[in-house]
Amino acid sequence: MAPMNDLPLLRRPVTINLTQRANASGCDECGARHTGMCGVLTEEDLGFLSSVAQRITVAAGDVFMEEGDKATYFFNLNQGNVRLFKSLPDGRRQITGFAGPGYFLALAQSDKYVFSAEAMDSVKLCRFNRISLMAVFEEFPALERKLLDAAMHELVIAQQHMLLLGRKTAVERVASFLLSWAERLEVCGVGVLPKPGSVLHLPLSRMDLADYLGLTIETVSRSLGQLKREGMIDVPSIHEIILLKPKGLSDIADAV
Amino acid sequence: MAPMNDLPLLRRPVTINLTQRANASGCDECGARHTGMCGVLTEEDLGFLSSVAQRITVAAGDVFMEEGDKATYFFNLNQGNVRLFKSLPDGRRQITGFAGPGYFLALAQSDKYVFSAEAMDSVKLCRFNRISLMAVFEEFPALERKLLDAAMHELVIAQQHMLLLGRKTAVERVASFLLSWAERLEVCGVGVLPKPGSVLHLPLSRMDLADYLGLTIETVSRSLGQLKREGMIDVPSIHEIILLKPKGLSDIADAV
DNA sequence: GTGGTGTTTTGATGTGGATCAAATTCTTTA
DNA sequence: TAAAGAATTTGATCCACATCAAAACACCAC
Repeated sequence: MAPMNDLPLLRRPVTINLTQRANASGCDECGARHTGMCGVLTEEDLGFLSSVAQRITVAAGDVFMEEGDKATYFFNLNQGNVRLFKSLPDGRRQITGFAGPGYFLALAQSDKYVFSAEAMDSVKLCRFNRISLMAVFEEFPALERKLLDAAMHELVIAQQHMLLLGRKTAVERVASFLLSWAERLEVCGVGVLPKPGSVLHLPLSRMDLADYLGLTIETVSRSLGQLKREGMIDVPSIHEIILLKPKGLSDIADAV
Repeated sequence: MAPMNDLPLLRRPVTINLTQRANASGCDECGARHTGMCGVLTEEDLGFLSSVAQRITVAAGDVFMEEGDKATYFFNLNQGNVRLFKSLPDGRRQITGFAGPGYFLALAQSDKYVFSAEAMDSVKLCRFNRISLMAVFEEFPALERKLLDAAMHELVIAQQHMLLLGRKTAVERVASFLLSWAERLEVCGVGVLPKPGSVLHLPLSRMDLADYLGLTIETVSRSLGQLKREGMIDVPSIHEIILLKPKGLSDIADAV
């Protein structure tokens, strides 16, 4: 390892007191202990992170982070699901993604939040003061590395979604979504087709779906209807979809 | 600073020989010496990076990085401009962004490129073997930090673009684009309106514009025409646009 | 169960932007 | 400087998806 003074001094001075080790109380029973940020920390190191965290519960429907507001806090999701979105003044909304346990929120380096976050169900999260958290990052490069990985993964997803929004038809969008949702639920591996007959649990409303896919609820409904008529899927209940022909869906999604 | 053995061992072993210091020959006259990755390195440290770089020139129109190909190389742009895009088998194309000097290419952690890159003019770049570069990153955390900043900034742009592609009308898209291009050219600060009368140099074809905005060339042309008729812009030549009413454009772009 | 409310589906119609086509303007080459 | 070719604009028509409207269904509370 090269001596430290060989390194350019981008890293800012550490401001937290390293002797104040809190134990990671509350982390043991946390659903996100072994995912995301926390997953890369040892039991001991987690104490630091835990010591600057406030554990918060947010009710379904609450917008706990609003685009344009001062970015005082960062968040790490422990339980529940969240929609991330941007809006136009006249109410048009684009959901840019969904986030679940282990997801770290507010990767933006601006001093304002650049998107909003709304709880889809009852959400438990750790809230961090931005400044304190920055200091923790200085101390644990593993966190920063993890953040980089996460950001790069987000970018890949975002690029896929730009292709979808800019160039795909309604049915192609819905087919693409179903397959990506299967991946998210780990019904299948990344880039691997789910088995025929796989059941998908969809806790989203048609409105969410529409705002994510850049469509209206009517078009989403009709597209699902078309895929059903074509024998690609079955829709036993509103929040459940069975993928009858994943290969067919994939061909539609990728316009093969 | 906490002792090193307090740190979790995410960082992989360093494989480059640190005594092999090449001087950063060729970097002095490089247009990107003080931007992007290179900007965060000292003259001395740059030698490392330089020693694992191959300097390449790519002709206009060359696709030097293709979606789906094995991600053998990473690239850092020194001169010229590049379009980044994803395509569907039937030829539909979505440009996900444009990149200029200082831009680091291939932030993806997959073993395959997830998008393509095509030179818009004569492009000079540094090509890095992926493995070697990873090793350099281990050694210089400043690079990783810079990469994180870049990735987060990209994400913000990507989210804005998703809103544009999913929810904005044709004229709103074009207006949004003109303002974002003004920022890119540093005609104005980030989030600041350009002065009325600011001249924009647009080295893009209408096709590029269309594929970036999720429209057809005809609609781009008509939208520019509409903005012209409304007195928002003037178009003295195909590749030049004068922003007559930046505030008006901004109101259109953000649907105010 | 029943009634009420909100969500989803289905149907009828409208429209923004796509497509097709031709005219115009830029660019290149000789 | 003219002619050929490419890119852009403009015009006419079409269609995928939006919008408007009503019916069907799901989810409550009581």
